[in-house]
Amino acid sequence: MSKWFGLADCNNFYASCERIFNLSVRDKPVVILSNNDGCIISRSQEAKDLGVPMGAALHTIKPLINKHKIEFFSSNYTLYGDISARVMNGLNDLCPAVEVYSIDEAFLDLSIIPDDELFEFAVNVKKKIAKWTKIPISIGIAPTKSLAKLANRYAKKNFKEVGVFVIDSEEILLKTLKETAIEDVWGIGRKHGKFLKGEGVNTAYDFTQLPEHFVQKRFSIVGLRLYKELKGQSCLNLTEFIEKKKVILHSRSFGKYVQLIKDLEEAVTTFANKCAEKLRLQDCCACTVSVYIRTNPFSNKPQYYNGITMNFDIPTSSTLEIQRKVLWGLKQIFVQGYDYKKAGVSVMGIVGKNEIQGNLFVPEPDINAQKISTLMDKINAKFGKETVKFAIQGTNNIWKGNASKISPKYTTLWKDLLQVE
DNA sequence: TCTGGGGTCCTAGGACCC
DNA sequence: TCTGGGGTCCTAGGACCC
Repeated sequence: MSKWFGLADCNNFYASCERIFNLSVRDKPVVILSNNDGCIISRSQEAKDLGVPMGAALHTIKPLINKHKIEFFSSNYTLYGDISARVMNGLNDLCPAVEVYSIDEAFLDLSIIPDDELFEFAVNVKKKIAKWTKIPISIGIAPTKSLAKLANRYAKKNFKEVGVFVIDSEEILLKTLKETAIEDVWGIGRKHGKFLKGEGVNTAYDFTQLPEHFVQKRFSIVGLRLYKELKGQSCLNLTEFIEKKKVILHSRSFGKYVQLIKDLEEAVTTFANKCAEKLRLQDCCACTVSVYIRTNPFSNKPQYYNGITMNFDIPTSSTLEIQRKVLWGLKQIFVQGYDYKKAGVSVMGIVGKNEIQGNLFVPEPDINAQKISTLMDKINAKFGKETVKFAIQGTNNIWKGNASKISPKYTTLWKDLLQVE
């Protein structure tokens, strides 16, 4: 039996999500904006065709937006997360094994599908997902994960209508490798791409012709794995179970410049709260917590960046304990006189709740603090985010950004349900 | 005026041990 | 000028991903 990997990828995912319920933008160019409505993070095909670049700051392409009447939305992750779960559920129903790789992508193990039925199988999956969720997907199939990625890209580029491409012969493999630019290969980023082009390596095929020892020396084991995968030797397996996060972080750019420590305290305690919630959600505790603050690197004003990492005596997931550390840390790194633009909190050294070893030399963890956290989780799960929060998180939150054009949470909030008249 | 957020993995180098 | 060797653990930084 031959090994077959599929890669299912939602086309222009965020833009496609906005189109499910908002019929008025179905045939219009659409872009989605990042936090603070700062830059472009997703584009519909029409917007791509009009030349809207990925990652561009909104203000730099305002003329293009106005000229072509491009619709833009603030990002609505509640909606995208829910639609993503529906797509993944669909794939799970249809495919033998699924690895959810990102919010809009999943690897599939299709080894049990007979070789000559792969194409038809994928076409059917694509049709069903479109019918069930209204999200268009593309599927690439090949003997390795890296090649499935390549096949997916090739399908989107050359077989847009069908949206499926299978690399199932040496001939097709060589043709696809030769037609794929080196910078479009999964795992080759900006730096590596630039270097390789300087070496005369312009396509995926050129890369596979390099001497193995050179690849290993220059790109380490990661590059070597990619090299082998592109030659058809599978090195990356499908991982079906969801692994626990090793780092959890929460950070935001501010909507306005912030100068006072009081406002930074509101922000970082809110971020600490989010990290603690995520920890509890995966039944884990953290050994260390970091907090950082920074000015705006794009401005000409005086710059400041600093962060601090702190250890807990006993790993914790208590919001109160994490907040205390973060507030203490903030006091150490805060310097008055700067315009702060961003702050973040991260927790690391994450261990399962049941793997924690006590420490003879420190007092037992504060049971009440843990109870408070658990209770807050319950209330917030039932009545919505931040129904209860800590006083230090504040209420005016001048640091919070704008999301001036956010769409309704059609699928997760009763009051936002689509009304049909 | 306005420039995202959340992750992973690998390597090099320092601290420390015997 | 010479100033061990081998090992582990930790952290910072760089590269990549969506």
